[in-house]
Amino acid sequence: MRILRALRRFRVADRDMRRRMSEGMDMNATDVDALRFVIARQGAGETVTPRALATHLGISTASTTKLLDRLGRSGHLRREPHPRDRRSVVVVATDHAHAEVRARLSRMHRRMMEVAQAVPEASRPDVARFLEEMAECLSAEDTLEDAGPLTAAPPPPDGSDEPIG
Amino acid sequence: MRILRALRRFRVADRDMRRRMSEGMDMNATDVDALRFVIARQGAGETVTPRALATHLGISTASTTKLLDRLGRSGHLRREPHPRDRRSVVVVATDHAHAEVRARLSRMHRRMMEVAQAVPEASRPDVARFLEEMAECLSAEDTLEDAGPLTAAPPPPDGSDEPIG
DNA sequence: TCAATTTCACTAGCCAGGCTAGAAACACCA
DNA sequence: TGGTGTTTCTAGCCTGGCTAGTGAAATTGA
Repeated sequence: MRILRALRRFRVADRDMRRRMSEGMDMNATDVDALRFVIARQGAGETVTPRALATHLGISTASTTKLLDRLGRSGHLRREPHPRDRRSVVVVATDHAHAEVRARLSRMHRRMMEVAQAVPEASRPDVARFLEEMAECLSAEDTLEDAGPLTAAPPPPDGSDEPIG
Repeated sequence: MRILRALRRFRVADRDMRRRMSEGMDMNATDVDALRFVIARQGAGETVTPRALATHLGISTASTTKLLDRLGRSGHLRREPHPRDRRSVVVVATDHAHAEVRARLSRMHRRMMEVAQAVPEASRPDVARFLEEMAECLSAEDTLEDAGPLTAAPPPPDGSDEPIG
């Protein structure tokens, strides 16, 4: 099935892109993700707290503190006092961070827009629905937390279903 | 643009799925990826060496040795002598690993197949092409290794382009 | 044929980047 | 006002990467 093969390729490309980016900016993948998150939210006019960042990244707030220290030291992020909650903090991206991320991603985003717009009008709903339903597949609770007994489960089918990769 | 929003959702869902899976199998994400890789290749009738695994995962062979030790100890992978190269090794997944991964992913894969097949015949080439071109976008050398001067680049545009996230 | 080079997995030891536990400051509610 | 929950941060641990270097086997080329 060509569609599933293409999807797999996309996922690999996505992973590689993250790797290249974290390599090229020499910071780790989490920090890059954090930076992109802050910039995106900021662009949407929202503010970002350390807690929100921790939630998005799926790491603890303690780790987030360290992350903010790192990205502060490197001049990408800055802590500012939270306007309403004096316990909290607002995280903002520096101009330098904006510029750097922009330099690396703006062309890519432009191209992605073009690719999306190149999809024939008639197929667009199908493309969107396909992606939404795929996301649904991945979100579904198939990835059961407890896999049950599983002992002496049926032996591997030895072949056939390649799509596991 | 609905398509790009759907794409973003898919990427998030993918990330979350990996997290849940590594959480649920309590091993780290790399180990899960390794397991899936070995099983997929094995399913395709190929053999996997530590080096191939290292390349796929983007880690060093030294780290891969440790990884194989871990997954050996947990009973998921096994080293076997390489038939042709006596320096090397063939990595195989145990029945237990097959069963466990199967239990967690087979339903998901079945659903993904269904979703793919549910795409109207007429739109399929467009869906596939969209994904392929998106993969191309991510692969392209936009993610420049050296971002150039960048000093005092234009200030953040303050708004508009949300898709960075 | 056999010496030099390359490639393989592995060992030893380092360090970044996660984690948990706990503390201080503050918000919020009865 | 007092109690409770929430916020970030500090201190210290541990996993899972890394580099450097080893011995054995494959490969190359004179």
